[in-house]
Amino acid sequence: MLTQTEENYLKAIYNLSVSEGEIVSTNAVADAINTKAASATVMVQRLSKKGLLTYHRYQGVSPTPKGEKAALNVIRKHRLWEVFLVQKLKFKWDEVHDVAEQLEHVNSAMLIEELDRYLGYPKYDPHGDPIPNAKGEIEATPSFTLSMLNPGDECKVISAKDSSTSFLNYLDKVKISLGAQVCVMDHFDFDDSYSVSVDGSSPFTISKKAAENIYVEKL
Amino acid sequence: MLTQTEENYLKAIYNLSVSEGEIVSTNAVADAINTKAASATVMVQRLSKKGLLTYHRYQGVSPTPKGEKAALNVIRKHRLWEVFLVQKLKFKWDEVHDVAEQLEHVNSAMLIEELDRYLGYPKYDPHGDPIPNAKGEIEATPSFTLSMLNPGDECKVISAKDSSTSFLNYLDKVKISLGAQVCVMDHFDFDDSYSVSVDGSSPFTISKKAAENIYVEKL
DNA sequence: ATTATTTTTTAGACTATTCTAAATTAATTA
DNA sequence: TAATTAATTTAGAATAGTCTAAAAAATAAT
Repeated sequence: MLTQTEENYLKAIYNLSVSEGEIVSTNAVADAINTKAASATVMVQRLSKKGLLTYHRYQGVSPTPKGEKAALNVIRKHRLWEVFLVQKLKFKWDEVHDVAEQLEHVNSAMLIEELDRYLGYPKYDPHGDPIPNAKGEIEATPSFTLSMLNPGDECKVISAKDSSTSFLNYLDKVKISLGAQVCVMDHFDFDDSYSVSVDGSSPFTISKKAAENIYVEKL
Repeated sequence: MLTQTEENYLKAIYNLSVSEGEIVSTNAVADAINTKAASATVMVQRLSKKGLLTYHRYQGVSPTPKGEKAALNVIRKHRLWEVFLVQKLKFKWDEVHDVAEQLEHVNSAMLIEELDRYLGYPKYDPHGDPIPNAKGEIEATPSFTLSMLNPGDECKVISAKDSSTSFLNYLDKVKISLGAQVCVMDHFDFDDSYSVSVDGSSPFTISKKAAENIYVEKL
C-alpha cells in the first residue's frame, strides 16, 4: 500500500516523464510537488527501493512498469472524480482540481468500479484528458499543441495541458472550450504570440505560453 | 485546520460522550481509535490545548462546544457519503462504513453542499442515523433500544447503534431492516435473550447484545 | 583545463503520530 | 487504613515526511 505522499510523487513523476521526456530530474520533481530538492531525493530513493522508480544518483528517475501502473491508477481515480464533480455536482471545470486531488487518494476498488459505472464509463475527463482503464491502459495524449501550427491552419481543441485553475479560468474567459474550432490567423515573431479566431469569432491574440498549453487536432 | 487523525479522535470522543456519558475515559478513547492509552493521552492533550476538548488528567475528556461542532461536521460528511454510496452507487448498508471513513476527511465546503443538494437533502443515513445540518445541529438520537422493551410491546426499528459490518450483516441475515415492525414475544432471564417476531414472521431468538444495539420507537 | 555555477545529495534537525516500558495516580478490597 | 489492582501519564524511541545548510558531482564558461 502506498501513502498519499508516495502516490503524489509517483503521479507527478509519471506526468513529467510523459510531458517532459523519459528521465525526470530531482529539481523538476521537487517543483511539481512544491517541495525542496532534498525532500524529493529522499522520496525518490524510497520509491526506487520499492521497485516503482528507476533511479540513478545525479541523473534522474523514471517510473518502472509497476510504478507506471500505480501512477495510472491514481490518475484514473482523479479523472473519474473530476467527471463526477462536473457532471453530477455541477462544478465548473476550473473548480475540480483541488477536490479531485483529495478524492484520488481514497482507497477502494469497489468504489471506483461503481463510480465508473455510475458515470457511464466516461473516456475523457472535463479537461479532455483520457481516463485510464482499470488495467492501467491509457489512450495516447495528443501530440500537437496550438503553438505548433502555422497561419492558415485550422484545428479542434482536444484538451488542456496545464490544468491549473488560473489557466482554465483564462480559457473560459476567452471562450476557448473543448471541441472549439480554432483558426490560426497570424503569428508574431517578436513575442511568439498568435492571432486566432475561435468558432468564427473575430480574431484575438493569445500568448506563446497559452498556445503551448492547448492540445489540438489538426483539421 | 485539523489533521485526519485529530478528526478521527474528535469524532470518536463525541460519539462516546453521547452513547456512554458525558466524560470519556482515556482507555475508551484508545479502544475506539484502536490504539494504545499512551497515544490517546498525547492526542487528547493536543486537542484540549486547541480548545476542542475539556481535559482533566486522570479524569477523562469531553468535547467543548467548538469540539462538538467540529465532530458533527465530520459526522455530517460521513453520513452524507454513506447515503451517496447506497443510493447512487448501489452499495449495501453494511459495505459503506470503511469507504465513508476515508471520504469524510475530504475537505471542501462546496463539495459537501453540492453533494447534499444532489442527494436531495437527506435527513438520515442508511443506518437510520440523523445527518447533522451545515450548522452542526443534529436531531436527538432515539432513546429506546429493543432491550428496554417488555414481552407484548411492539416497536418500529429506527436505527442501528453499532454500525460495524458484522452487526449490519447479521441484521440483514435475520431480516431486521430499518422500519421493520418488531413484536417482543418473550424474554428469557437466564441469558437475557429475546424472542421476537419481525413484520409478523414466526418468532425467533436474538441475543441480549443484539437487542441492545437496535434503536426502536415504541408503538 | 581549470574555475565558476548549477544541480543533487547527505547530514542533522523538527513535527506528527505511534509504540513499549516505567512511573504515577486513582479505585478497590480486605 | 494499608495493600493490591487497574487506569493513566510520562519518558524515550521509531517512522514518515519536511526543512536548512553544507558537501559532492555534473555542467558551463572562460
